[in-house]
Amino acid sequence: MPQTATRRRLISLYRHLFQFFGPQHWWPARSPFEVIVGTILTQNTAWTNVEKAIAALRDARLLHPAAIDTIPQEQLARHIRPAGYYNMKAVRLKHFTHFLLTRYGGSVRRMFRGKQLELREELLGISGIGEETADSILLYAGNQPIFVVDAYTRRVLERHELIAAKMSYGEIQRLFMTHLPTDPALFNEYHALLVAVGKTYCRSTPNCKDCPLQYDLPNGSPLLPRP
DNA sequence: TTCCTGTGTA
DNA sequence: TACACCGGAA
Repeated sequence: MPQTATRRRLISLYRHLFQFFGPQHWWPARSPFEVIVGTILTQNTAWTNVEKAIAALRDARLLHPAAIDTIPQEQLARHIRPAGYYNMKAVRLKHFTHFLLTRYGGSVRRMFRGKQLELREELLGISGIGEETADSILLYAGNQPIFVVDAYTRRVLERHELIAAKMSYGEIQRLFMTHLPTDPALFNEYHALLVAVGKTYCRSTPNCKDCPLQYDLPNGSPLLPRP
């Protein structure tokens, strides 16, 4: 692990976020399978809406692979309606569930038994699971040490000039993973904290006033209300 | 780049 | 009324 200025800044950001927000307790769910359902439902969707959809699935006793595999797509879509993109997401849930049943006999535990990189490739092969969702599944359902990059991560790091706008998902992920210790609990908390600061402060229109990361801004001054 | 879509908030 | 929301496919 290189002892660079980048590393010190990444750790400094983490410390300030944790001091300010405290532990985020991600991922809120009752089972690893429910985590995976959540990762698909929350694609480009506010978590409050996902909670409603998951509650609906629980009430309908659909929070296990066999049930989602069996129920007609249109009915599944109706249950997850509050999460938005419900037709697409019903198909995606069925794609993952079918994969889990045929490849691992419906067992999430068995799915996580193999090598991380091989499972990641398998997940990316499922239509509806991209890099962020695959890594969220590995980290938050499987407790595997892989860093999740999302829109908030990009925005915060870009505004703090730790990454360039054009950097790919993998490049940003490597930035974290080469400079931080390989620790799933750290990766878990760090990503959750980036989401927390992104929601309240590092919004589309920046709200640097009272942001816990103000000290680290380029030129040491708040960003103008224009991104 | 555009489409997919309901919901909460400014 | 507008806008963003713990993205991915084509």
